[in-house]
Amino acid sequence: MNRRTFHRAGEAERRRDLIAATLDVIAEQGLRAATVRQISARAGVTGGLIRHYFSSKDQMVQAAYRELMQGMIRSVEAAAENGATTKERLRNFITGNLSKDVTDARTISLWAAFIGHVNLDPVFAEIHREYYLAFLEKLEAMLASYLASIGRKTDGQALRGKAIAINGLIDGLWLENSVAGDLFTGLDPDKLALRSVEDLLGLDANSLD
Amino acid sequence: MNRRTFHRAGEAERRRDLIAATLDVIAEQGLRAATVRQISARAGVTGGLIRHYFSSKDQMVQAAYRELMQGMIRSVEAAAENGATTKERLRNFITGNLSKDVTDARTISLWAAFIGHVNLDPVFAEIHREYYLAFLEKLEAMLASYLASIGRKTDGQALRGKAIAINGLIDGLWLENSVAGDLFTGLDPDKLALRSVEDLLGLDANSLD
DNA sequence: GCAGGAATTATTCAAGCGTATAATAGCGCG
DNA sequence: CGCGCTATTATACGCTTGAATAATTCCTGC
Repeated sequence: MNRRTFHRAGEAERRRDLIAATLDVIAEQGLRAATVRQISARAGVTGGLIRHYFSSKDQMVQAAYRELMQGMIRSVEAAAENGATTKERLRNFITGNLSKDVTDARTISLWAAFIGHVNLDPVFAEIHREYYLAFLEKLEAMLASYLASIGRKTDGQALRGKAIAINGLIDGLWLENSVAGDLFTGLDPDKLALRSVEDLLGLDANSLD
Repeated sequence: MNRRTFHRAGEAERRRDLIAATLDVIAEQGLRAATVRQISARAGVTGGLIRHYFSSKDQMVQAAYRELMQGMIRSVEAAAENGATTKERLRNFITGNLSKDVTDARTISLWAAFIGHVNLDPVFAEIHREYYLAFLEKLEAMLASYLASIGRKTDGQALRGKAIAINGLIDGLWLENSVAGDLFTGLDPDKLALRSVEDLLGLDANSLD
């Protein structure tokens, strides 16, 4: 009847592990399954430890949501910064939203699991709002840069409208592609997104390629 | 210590009531709260009755999802049929997706609550797929009719691409509008959607008005 | 107006939940 | 090397969960 042997980890490392385990469980089995016991088992520790690092299980799940959103936005920003011209950066931002890092099954599954809580829990609402706004502003800024670079003037309100529409388009494509992706047979989501954005901005076809 | 008096309802009516109660609870408090006890309390019956009409609680929740999707598609179809010309019908289909019946807080809340289960449960996946496909085909048909009526030819693959993009746009706008709607200040979602669809189809501005 | 069957209620059960508390073991520091 | 701090484990508690079962009440058909 010996106790389990264990390893004393640094605070930061342990918190990271617990959050990672939380996201793993949620991605694979949904929020329902994100119980103290499942998560601690996945992290290789016992349940009590969670309360040592978080004041409640719910607080840990909120931290996990923040982590997810941060990862998504960082991934897209990285894609956008990886471009020499304003056009390249805009294109990378758009396709970055639709390709691997952000669109992998795990991320989608997590996003879908959490979105149902946004209406219910004010903390989730706040987190969602914060990152949605960040996406929107990032996109708006990139649009403004690109349009300026090709000599097009757009007033603020119209620009925001374009940003919202494009953001909606990206979100919708991303979501439907992942939840019922086999319906896209023969269509490349990246290309579809680029052609659509060109349409929405009134650009010539293929001008973003 | 008398028993509660009760009313013997017809099977169809009782099932409808139970499903309605299920949707009420889920809309207000999420899937977590959709317990046998909460739902039966809301329906004004005792918990055991649920098992008399459904083989399990989960099966009842699936029936509720089907009911929700059916209601959404019917509401949009009704809006679309309420138009004299192909243009009016297309416009109604688009704005119908964004206005009251479909976009009210309850529907959004329900949609968001369920979407997280689509990846997890094959039955939910099947239901989602079925109705998504129905939306898409309806939209594609309306686009084809309208474009034909103004003398535009579009090959099948391109048409499907347009339908997917527009459907994505509508989904995205609809979702973001509802979850973070106050960001749309000064912008009319209906107008934004119509102008965006015109762009995506390469139509003149305001030609759908 | 009553008999019988089905709809509904009431009660119980085992399992799983989040949390609180106490015991213990790893590890840095003297 | 050993002391002390605290990260970690272990266990227990009260509640809620979905489901099963038994008891009852309503309603239909005669």
